[in-house]
Amino acid sequence: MIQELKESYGHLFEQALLDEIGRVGTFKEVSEGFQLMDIGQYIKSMPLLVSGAIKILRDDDEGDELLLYFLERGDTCAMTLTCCLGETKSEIRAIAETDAKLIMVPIQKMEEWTSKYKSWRDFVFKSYHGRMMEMLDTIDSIAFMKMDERLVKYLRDKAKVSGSKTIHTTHQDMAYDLHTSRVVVSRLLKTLENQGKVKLGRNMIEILDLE
Amino acid sequence: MIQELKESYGHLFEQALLDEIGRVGTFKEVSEGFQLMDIGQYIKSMPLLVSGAIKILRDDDEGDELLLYFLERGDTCAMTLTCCLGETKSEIRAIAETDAKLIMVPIQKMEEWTSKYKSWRDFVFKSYHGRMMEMLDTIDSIAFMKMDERLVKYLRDKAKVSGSKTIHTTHQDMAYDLHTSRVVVSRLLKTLENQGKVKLGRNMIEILDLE
DNA sequence: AACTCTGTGTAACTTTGGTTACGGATTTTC
DNA sequence: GAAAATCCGTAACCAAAGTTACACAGAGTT
Repeated sequence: MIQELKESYGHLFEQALLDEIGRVGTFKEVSEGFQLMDIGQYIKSMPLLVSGAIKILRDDDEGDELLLYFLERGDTCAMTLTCCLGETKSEIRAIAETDAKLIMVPIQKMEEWTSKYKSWRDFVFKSYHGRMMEMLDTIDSIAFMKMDERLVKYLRDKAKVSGSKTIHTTHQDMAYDLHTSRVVVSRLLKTLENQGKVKLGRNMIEILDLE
Repeated sequence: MIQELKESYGHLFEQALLDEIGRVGTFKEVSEGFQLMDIGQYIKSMPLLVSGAIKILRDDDEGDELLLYFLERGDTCAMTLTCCLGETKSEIRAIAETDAKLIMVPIQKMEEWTSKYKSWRDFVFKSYHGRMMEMLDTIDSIAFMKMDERLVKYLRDKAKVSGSKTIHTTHQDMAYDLHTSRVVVSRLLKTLENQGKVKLGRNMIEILDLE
């Protein structure tokens, strides 16, 4: 664990903090599709993402759902951060997008480290800022972009976090993430294929050229 | 200024911090419609809202715009907070929704106070959390709600921050905030009037019953 | 091979909301 | 008080995307 910690967070945290994380943190390995957090669930520990990607979703009470953003290596869940003050429940759902490795830190340490380590404070603020920007980006997408553009952005993001030009998923699952219907996704994908931008297969989309 | 500061923030901050704010902060009074912050502008000081309301808008490059949320007494701009690390430009636009009083604090103090005062840290974290929740709320609105519901929510929010059942604005301005067209707003408002939920006038909407 | 299940392609239709256009009402300006 | 500007109501039309329905293909099961 120390090894992984250093690789992902060594440049961010001072040695004393790295040591503390090593002492109190627990290592966790999850496979693709694992649900790390559900809406309404209480948060007892804070994840530091070491490898892989996590997708963060928003659901409403009628089963509607929407992808907010992906977390990648070096990221943490900003929602968790607020839970040191006030025993808040989670407002989001988190699913492992790929196999992932995390270090879980008990939230009791949060308050302590925030006053003790400047590097931790900076990290927390930077996380907030980053997530804030992701949220703005999401708002831009759903408010200003049409579905075809959103789909292209989605494909690009998904390719980026998986590190592959070939995406393995179904049209239905994409429809859930984009909060639209399967038919619409199939329709728009077919258009992209006719434009030579992607190649479609069963459970598979190969990105050829999304400029 | 000390008086106003105590009223709005006295229960949050310890005396020493209140004193410091009193020393380095400057008092600012703006009238309705005043633009406090534009996109791309650099941020030199941090506002603590003492009275009135501020509306926070997102614009894209094509002149599209969307209301994100309102700030009220005791709130601060979470976007500003991140600017102590990295000289970031503003990603949002802020307009005084009503006449408002603010205390402006130079951002250099941010870092200092964050390590010095626990109450300040808590305030900053709580602000982040609050704004995060507002953003989620905005996302819920534009992703899951239809325009008629969004309009009703908008009217309610606007009535709340102004503290009046009568809203003074034009259909066009509402259309900007909701990122739709004037015709659509007029159409939906007329429906609400026919349902006996509002009463319409020139530059005026009186809320009768939005349940 | 026959059957089932899941994923995809496509057509037809509906709904929501965006656009254009124009007329009337009220307010502001000169 | 005439002219100009602003605001609102409404109709007609259009485009995007959501819905329903069904056919077919491939993968897995028996």
